[in-house]
Amino acid sequence: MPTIYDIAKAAQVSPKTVSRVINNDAPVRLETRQQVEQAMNELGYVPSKAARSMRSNRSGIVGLITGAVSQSSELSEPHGLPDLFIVQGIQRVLADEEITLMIADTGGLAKRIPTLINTFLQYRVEGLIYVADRHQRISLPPLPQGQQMILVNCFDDQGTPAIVPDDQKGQRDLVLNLIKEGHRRIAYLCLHECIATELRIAGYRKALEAAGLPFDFGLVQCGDFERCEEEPQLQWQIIQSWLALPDPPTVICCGNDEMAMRIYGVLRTQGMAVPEAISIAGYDNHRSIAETLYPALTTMELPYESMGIAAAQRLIQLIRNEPNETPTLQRIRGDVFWRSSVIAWP
Amino acid sequence: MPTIYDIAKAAQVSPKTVSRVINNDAPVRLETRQQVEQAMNELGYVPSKAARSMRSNRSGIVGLITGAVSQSSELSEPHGLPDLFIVQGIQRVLADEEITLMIADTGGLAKRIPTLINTFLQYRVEGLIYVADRHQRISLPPLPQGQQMILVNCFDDQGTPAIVPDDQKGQRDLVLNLIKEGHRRIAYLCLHECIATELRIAGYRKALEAAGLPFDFGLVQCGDFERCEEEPQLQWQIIQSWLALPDPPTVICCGNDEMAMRIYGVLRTQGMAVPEAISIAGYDNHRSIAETLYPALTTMELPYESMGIAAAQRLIQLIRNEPNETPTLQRIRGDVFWRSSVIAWP
DNA sequence: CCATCTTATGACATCGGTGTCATGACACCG
DNA sequence: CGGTGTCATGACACCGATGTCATAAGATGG
Repeated sequence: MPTIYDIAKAAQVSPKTVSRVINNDAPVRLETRQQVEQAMNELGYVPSKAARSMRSNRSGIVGLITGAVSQSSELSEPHGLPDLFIVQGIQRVLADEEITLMIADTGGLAKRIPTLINTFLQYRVEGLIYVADRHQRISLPPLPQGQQMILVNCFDDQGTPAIVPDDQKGQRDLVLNLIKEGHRRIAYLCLHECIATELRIAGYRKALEAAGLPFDFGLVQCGDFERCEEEPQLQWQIIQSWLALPDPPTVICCGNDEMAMRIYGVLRTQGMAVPEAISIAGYDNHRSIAETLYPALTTMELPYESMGIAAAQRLIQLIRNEPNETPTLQRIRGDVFWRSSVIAWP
Repeated sequence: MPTIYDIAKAAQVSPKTVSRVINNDAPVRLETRQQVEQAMNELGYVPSKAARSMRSNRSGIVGLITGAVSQSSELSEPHGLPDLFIVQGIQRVLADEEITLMIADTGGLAKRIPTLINTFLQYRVEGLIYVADRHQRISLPPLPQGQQMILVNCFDDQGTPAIVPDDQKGQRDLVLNLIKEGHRRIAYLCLHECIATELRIAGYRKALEAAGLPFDFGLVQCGDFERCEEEPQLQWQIIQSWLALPDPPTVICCGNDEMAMRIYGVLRTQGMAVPEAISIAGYDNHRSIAETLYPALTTMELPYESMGIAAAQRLIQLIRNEPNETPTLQRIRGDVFWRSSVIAWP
């Protein structure tokens, strides 16, 4: 691989002049420039990032740590939306800024994180991004002074800038939409206990409050039985108990789209049609589910791509030392995706 | 960030001795070593890959180009298995060899490939991997002399080493299994025309041949109507025509798991039970479909992870200049996953 | 006891670029 | 016409590691 010295010799100029042509950071005579460019083309010159970043102290690399790649294959926990969309959003923004993204995968093992961070530090990354597979509180090992970092889909209590989905407002918006369509009795079949569940239930309550509807404890149940054999029966029991109420729900909100898919199956087995017999709403806008189901699923978007974009933009601000007034914890809102699994209630 | 010079000063030795401690490539007196190690810990020393790779001419980086990250979000073509599993297999092998993987995403735009390759060349990657989103023939721009590269899920006609799924033997194995279970009339609802389809149909024929069963043109139909509104009806028409035959099929092989999922829906709508009324088999072992469907889907694995592993291993061989007798085009076989969507035929 | 070998360490050049400073050739201006 | 400023270019040091070679101290041996 040729170096600027080879180019300099071929173009009969000094290496520094070649550098000037490459970086266009000082005036070069047109003729000289052309000679240099010709030499570069003929020799197939490609600058060395290693040499460049050593002198300039700027690697042009951002490191990302995630369990996304491996998580998606793990049988144990295929819940929810693949956090890959976050990575995609990040990648898009960084590519525009000519920053190279290095992705490291924990393979689901948290203990690998320090090693991965160390590798990134060896490359002198200008920023680090940690992407969690679900909304959670985390704690990462301390970083060297001045090392920038952003958390995505998670947060810590060290005040590290974090980007999370706005689960509460999201669920509230979805339920408000259901209410607008005339629904008054709204059941909520939630996921197991976790931050998202807590926030979403809070959002569900806020929506009822805002609409002046009573909150009925009985209409909120955990429908997540960890994919055990009896899950369909257990879920059907819950639904049956709701239907037996004097004032049964007209729509079931599910903790996420995947659960909605399972509920579709349960209802179908029991001969109940969606949405004619009962409306169903999901959460996540997990497209391969929401759009593929028949009827297509009404759901609230988990704005993973927007979160990725926001994270990358914020990290760039930090790297460039630009002032910003964003709060440490930045909540990103998604949109309601209205499809045919919910019908208006007269 | 401290350098070896800082460490050297703190430990009162020469920079070279610090280097020796780090690389453990020459004898160092125990006491000296401890002084150096203590200094490194105190100052939080992290070696610089840039400096190191410049001197040693070995970057320790492998570059991977894929459309995986973006493809998976594209509405247009969510067919098939996410090629992410390939990346995962690669990542695993490389991590064990202490090689850092850099992933670049085309975002679905082939014209970005030269730029991405150029970026990788700037980092002086020791090898390149191109991962296609489906089994296909491709053509990439020429690389500098001596630059190693591996193609995965695709191949070219420049003789670049390539790893592809063995679609033919795969479909053959699956059909042979069906035959072993007593099925004699096996329908095949294939995908649109592509390399995989061609090979799989060939495998289907080979299996029939091997079992001495006749090949019936009428039992092979294209069931892929690009997810248009009328797809279910069109698919049902095909199935109906098969069922109307004097000797109807007892099992339908689908071009992939996704199509199998749609056929489940079609059959259910028509009141036909799987597998009692008819057995269904898929292809890909797209777990989130095959294991989630009820009944769980019998399918042939598309061995993406194995392909990734094979690709990484082969690339390492090339980088290390180890001799290998693997043919240019390396076909990887998968396993049959036998689940409850197929029952034995008396 | 001196030659030879091994062990432990340092001096110095080098990898491929870029930052700093110097310098020669002109152009401009009063 | 001499002083000043701009343009175009080159010489040289330096970023942070490692390879090569030199060297001093101690071990071995005939």
